[in-house]
Amino acid sequence: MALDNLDRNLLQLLQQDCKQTNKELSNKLNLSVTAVYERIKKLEREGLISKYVALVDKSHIGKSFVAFCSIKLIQHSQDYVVKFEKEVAKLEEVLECYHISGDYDYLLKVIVSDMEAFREFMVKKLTTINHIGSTYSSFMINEVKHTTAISVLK
Amino acid sequence: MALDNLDRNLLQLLQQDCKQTNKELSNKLNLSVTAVYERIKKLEREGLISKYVALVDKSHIGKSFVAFCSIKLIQHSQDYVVKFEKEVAKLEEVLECYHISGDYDYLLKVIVSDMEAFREFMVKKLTTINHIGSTYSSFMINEVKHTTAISVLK
DNA sequence: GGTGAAATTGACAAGAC
DNA sequence: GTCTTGTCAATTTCACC
Repeated sequence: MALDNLDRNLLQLLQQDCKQTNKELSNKLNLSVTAVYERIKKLEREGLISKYVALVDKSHIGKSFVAFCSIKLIQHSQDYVVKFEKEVAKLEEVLECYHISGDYDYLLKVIVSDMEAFREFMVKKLTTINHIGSTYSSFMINEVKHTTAISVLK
Repeated sequence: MALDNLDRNLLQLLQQDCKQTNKELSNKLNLSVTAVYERIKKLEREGLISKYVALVDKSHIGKSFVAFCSIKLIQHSQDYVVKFEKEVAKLEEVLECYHISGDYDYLLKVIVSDMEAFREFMVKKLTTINHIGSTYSSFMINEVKHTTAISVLK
C-alpha cells in the first residue's frame, strides 16, 4: 500500500494521540473532516494501524521494577522452541519477548513491583519452564526514552 | 491513589482497546455510562492513563528490522551521561533506551528498515555520539510477544 | 460513590464536484 | 480523492438519589 505525505503525517499524529477529533486532525493537516475520516478508515482496513490503546504509567501502579532477561535454551529443536515461546507468552509479567541473534536466544522485558517480586517471578515462573539453559538479568536504573511511535516519515 | 476492582478492570479494557465507547464499557463493567465516564476522567487526571495512542504495524511500513544495542560509556561522569542520554533520545530510530545494571550501561531498541539501514544508523548516528566505549548488537529474529498492556489486577 | 435525562459535539453516510 | 449537508450516536453536563 502506497502512503502519501498526508497519510504519513496522519499516522504520526495518531501515534502521539489517537483521541484527537477528526476536526482537530483536519486543521493540522489542512484537510476536510471527511477526508481525514476516510484516510483513517483506510489505514485501519489495510492493517497499518493495528490497534488503539491507553498507555498506563508504570510508576502509578507500583510496577516500576523493570528487568531484561537474556535466556539460552538447552536445545533448539522445534519442540523446545515452540513450547518455550508459548509458555513465556502466557506470563503477564513478560511484556516483550524476542528471539534474537547472538550470545543468548531470547530477550525478555519483565515488569514487576520490586526485586522481591522479580525473585518470585524467576523462581516460580520463568525457571519452571523447561529447556532453559542459562539466564542473565539486568535491571533498569532509569528509563531514558520509551515511545511506541515509529517514524513513518520519508 | 487507591484503585478499586472496577478501576482495574477499566484500565485493562482501555489498554486493550481505547476506542471502545463508554456504552460498551458500561455493559462489560455493569455500570452506567456516566460512571464509566467519570472513572476514566479520574484515571486521566491522576496520570494513571498517560496517553492514548495508535499502534502502527512495523511490517506494513517496512520497518521490520529490530536491533538491540548494548552500550558501554567510556566514562560515567554526570556530563557524559547527560549528554549521551540527550543525544540518544533525539534519534528517531531509537524507540527505547534504558540505563541498566550489569555488563553494559545502556540498552537500546532500534527500529530500521533493514541491515543496510542499521549499518547507516550505527556509523552515521549512534557512534558519532561521543563517550561511547563499546557496543554489542543483537538482532531480532522473531517477535514472540509484544504488548503495551501492564497487568493492573490484584 | 452512583443514576438517568438533556444538551452538545463528533462520527459517519449520501450525494455533488 | 475531497467537500458539504444531514442524521445519528457519541460524549459531556447537570440535577438528583
